[in-house]
Amino acid sequence: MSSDPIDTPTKILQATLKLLEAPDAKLPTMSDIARATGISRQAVYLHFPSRTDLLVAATRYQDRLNNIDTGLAPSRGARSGAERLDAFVTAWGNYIPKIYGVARAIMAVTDTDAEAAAAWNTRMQDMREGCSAAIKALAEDGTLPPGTDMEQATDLLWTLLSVRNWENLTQTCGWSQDCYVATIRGMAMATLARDLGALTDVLACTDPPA
Amino acid sequence: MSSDPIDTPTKILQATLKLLEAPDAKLPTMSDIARATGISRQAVYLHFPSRTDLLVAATRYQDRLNNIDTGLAPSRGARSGAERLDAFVTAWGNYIPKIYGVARAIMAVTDTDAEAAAAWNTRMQDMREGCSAAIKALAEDGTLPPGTDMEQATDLLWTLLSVRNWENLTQTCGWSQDCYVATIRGMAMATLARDLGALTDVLACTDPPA
DNA sequence: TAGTTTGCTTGACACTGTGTAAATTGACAT
DNA sequence: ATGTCAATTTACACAGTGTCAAGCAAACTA
Repeated sequence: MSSDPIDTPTKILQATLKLLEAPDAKLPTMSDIARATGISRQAVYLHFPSRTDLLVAATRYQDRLNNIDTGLAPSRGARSGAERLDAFVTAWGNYIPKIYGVARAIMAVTDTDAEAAAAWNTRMQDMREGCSAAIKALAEDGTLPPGTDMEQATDLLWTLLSVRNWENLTQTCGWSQDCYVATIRGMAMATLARDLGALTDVLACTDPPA
Repeated sequence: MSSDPIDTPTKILQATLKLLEAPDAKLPTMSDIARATGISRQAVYLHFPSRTDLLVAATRYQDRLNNIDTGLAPSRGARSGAERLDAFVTAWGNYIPKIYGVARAIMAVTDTDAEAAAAWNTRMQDMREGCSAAIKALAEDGTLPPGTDMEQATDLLWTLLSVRNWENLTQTCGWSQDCYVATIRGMAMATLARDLGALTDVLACTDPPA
């Protein structure tokens, strides 16, 4: 019951997130957002100079709401490299669904809007830091196969963990979140740590089909 | 030196492909395409009722030009399941660069255009057939781990081979085509056939950086 | 040779969506 | 009451898609 009145920019961001996170979300127009906020379309431009700026601001706002760092704490506290990789994959994999609505919108305009592409890349670069740290931890353990290029290993983990792959498996193929996490984790462990044991029970999920 | 004059629809398709395959390709407008073809914008509409239809037709035209099936022949002729998987991954992985320009355009409009999304999905479904066949071959060999859900295994291979993953690794991360194919093949073999040997030399590519 | 069809052009227009500019309101301080 | 300033609204400019109508020229057809 916060009695302090919410300022207009925040109201706009909240409305935007609500629209983006709707289950059947189409890409909202500025008019949609204005209507949802309860103000005129042009008033939106008073606070956000362009649609892209608004979408980018929405992602930042959402990150603040979700406090991504708390989920990553177990990853940073992990003892072994394998443990760290495992924790990171799980944390990120479970974070994706929270940002998917907004991510989808940003990715959609990425093809036509360089500024949006830059914003999204920055965001993914942050995630890449986590990949890099996990790879480094594996290397320090000696778990990483000799001769492995750490840059390439990071690239691969980063690609495996892409939102697109999550989208493909859970949204298009209908996998459960647990099944997704288990499989990606298994693949990462098998490929990066040469640990076939991590693949036990992978690809044998028995989720009730949605 | 084909002396027979090319009909206008074909000329339009050729111009469209040329625009889409340009290295710095933006998404072309109908005006762009008309100008590149050397006809009026409205004339384009005489042959293709909408932009989406044109893009879809362009993909089909391109498939005809590239004759995708010839590349897949070794896959169908493979003896063992592993051999088949290997051949399929290689064939598809090397086909992607040929279609990437058009694929990018279609994927870009997919978020806003349901018809384009449907067309793209159909195309990817065709590719999925190949994945399914490879998985089946593995299963018949007994190479697939017991208890593996073949549907899920197909989903995974299909996701691994997505254009988005190719894009990420080769375009964003700058991997060479060979490096990409080797790595994806290794991951597929390791995950689906529990064959760690396939990962030898993977993640240790020494391409000269472009 | 005249008539018809076919393919293209030109030009206008409706519609959607983004973004800009000018006019208006309303609260608040003086 | 009046000036000021921010928030807001009305109106407009622009790009792009798609539609429609009229005209034109070359190629068939009678």
